[in-house]
Amino acid sequence: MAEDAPRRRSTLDEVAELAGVSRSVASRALNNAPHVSRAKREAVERAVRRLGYVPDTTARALATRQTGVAALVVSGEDPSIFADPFFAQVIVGASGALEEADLHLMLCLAASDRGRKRVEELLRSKGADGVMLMALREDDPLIRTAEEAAMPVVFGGRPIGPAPRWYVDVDNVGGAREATEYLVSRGRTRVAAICGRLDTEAGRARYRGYRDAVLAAGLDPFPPYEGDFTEPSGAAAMASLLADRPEVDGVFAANDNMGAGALRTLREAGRAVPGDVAVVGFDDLTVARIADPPLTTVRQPIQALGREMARMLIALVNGQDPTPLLLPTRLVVRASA
Amino acid sequence: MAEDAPRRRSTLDEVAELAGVSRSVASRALNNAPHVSRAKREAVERAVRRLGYVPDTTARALATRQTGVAALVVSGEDPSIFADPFFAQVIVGASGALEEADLHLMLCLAASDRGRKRVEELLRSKGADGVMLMALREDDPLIRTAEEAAMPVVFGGRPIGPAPRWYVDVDNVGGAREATEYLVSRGRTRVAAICGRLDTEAGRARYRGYRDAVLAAGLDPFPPYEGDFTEPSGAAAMASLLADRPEVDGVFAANDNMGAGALRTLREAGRAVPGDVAVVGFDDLTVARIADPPLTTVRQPIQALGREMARMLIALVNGQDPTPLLLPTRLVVRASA
DNA sequence: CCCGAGGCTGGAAGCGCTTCCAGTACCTAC
DNA sequence: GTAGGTACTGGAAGCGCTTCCAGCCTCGGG
Repeated sequence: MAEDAPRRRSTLDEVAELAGVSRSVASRALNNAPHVSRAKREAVERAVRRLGYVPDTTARALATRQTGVAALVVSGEDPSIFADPFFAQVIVGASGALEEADLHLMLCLAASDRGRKRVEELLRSKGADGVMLMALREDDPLIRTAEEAAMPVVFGGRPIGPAPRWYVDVDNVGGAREATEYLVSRGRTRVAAICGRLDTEAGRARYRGYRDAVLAAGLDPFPPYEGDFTEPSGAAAMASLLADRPEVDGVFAANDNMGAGALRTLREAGRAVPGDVAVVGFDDLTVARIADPPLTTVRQPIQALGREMARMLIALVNGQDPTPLLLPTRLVVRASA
Repeated sequence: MAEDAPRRRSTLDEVAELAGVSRSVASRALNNAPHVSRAKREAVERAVRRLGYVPDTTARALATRQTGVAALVVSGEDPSIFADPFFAQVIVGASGALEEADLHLMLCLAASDRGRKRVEELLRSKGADGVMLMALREDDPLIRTAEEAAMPVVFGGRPIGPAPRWYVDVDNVGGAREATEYLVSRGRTRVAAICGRLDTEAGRARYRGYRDAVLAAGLDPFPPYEGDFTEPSGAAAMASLLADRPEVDGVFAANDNMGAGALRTLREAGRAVPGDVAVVGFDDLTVARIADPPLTTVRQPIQALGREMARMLIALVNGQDPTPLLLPTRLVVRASA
């Protein structure tokens, strides 16, 4: 490699020698552990400064059996799932919490076969101290792998099936119910749902919440119009919805992207929003505010989701046994409903 | 920790013993290096399967002096910069390329002081094989740190000041010029720029491109109306622009977020787009398509940016000396101009 | 004045893997 | 029958750090 400075990195031995102490003492001083006299501690500090010494992460990891790394795995069948700004928010939250515990964040997009295989290896190779798992689909092979992992695993959003031992999730059912109730309370009587992928728990739970609310109001639920959480899929779902049931006057979209897509289709179809059709989204990401009209939506605390996942993982790494968390949602009313 | 299986992970020694070979042979077999007879190679493979052996990443890293990790550092003064979907696309691109080289991606948000300090440590602690640096501002302390790093560094987007040795950038000047020329070619004569932060090279370069084009057309450039690449900042910049120079009939926004913000302000001010004011953005992210009207914009190949950064880094790690790259942009015409 | 209790100290044994090198065994060519 | 390969093999020395532990010194109390 085109390196210029052939300057070798200094080692703890050199620090110890320069400070006139043994390596053990130098090590203890560095980690400010007890059993080091004030004088030697200072001598070591001086030597560290003079040499510009920085401990070798790898060597330390080998000796302590701790990598100082937490992995965030985003599953899905296609890397573009990660383009959803949702994940960026999760990362901001997680990153902050990990920073406090001095852990680094490793990001794994387990979208390709290759990617999934590498995650599997990671989970078994002690390459991280723990893992956060997100966006798992039904029968995702990672679920099994996680059970056999050599490290703690926290789920972000429950997968379909039996709830894992440690997870942080959002109250999807409650949020969807609230959104739908709101539509009903504004006099809408033909309320449909554009739901997310039904092979994800979030997709199902939000449809369930919608359905509960519609039934509770004594109305007839629409069948699910399924999208994949992207804007075009929302537009397409809205189009078939409009074709099947032109009388629709309210739409609950399972996320803002699809809500924005629905808005676009409605605009193109000449339907006024909220005049003819009221629309509610889910997430409260930037797109909800940018949409025209701005989208009434269910805000979920996405950064908090990331933060709590990280905190839960940290607790596990520290040998504690935290309890699963369900984060609340809140309806944010804007112009679209 | 609440672990159930006290099953210790098996080591290479155990594999070797079970296979009836020495540890050296087992190691060679594992890495399919030469000098292992067919018979022993198979014996080792069998033992690996029986034990469910997976090599310890850390130990391997210590022995080989390679971590198998590439870091992506996103600078900025506030973690929310990462919320820009731009970075998600970079990550998708980089992740794919790293996957091919079997490197893991470590993501560092160097936004807080703490975060920056950790990045500095990372760069000096041999915690990764190389680093990709993005979103540096003027006089960002990371620039210096990078120069002294113990590993290869690739810049994503040049920082302000002398160009680094290895970088991948997008032709910001050319893209901005093309956008502005397009506005002029549509008959706009009072064309302004809502520019990004002028303490970033991208912000400056795009303003430069705008200015060049306006001057070349024999028109008067507007002073920069500065935003910070977010939607609200674009809306605010548009508002002051409108207040200062109500005669404006064309706007080049330095990214789509700000373009969307401008659109919102114009709508609220009752100006028709593109009738009264034409708007062009930059990036071509989802928001450009969602905006109303859909935003004419300069598409930059963001995933390719990530991919090429990763490839360049891989080349460096492999001891090659790649050359910097400038990626082209392309105008995408939609309804807003 | 002696003894035990602390407080420090540094030698040494790892952590689990790679890799150099000195062999050993077995052939082929002379 | 011997020299000189070729093809493996495994012992041993690391990689740079943490940590156990036996030993030393010092000091106060009896």
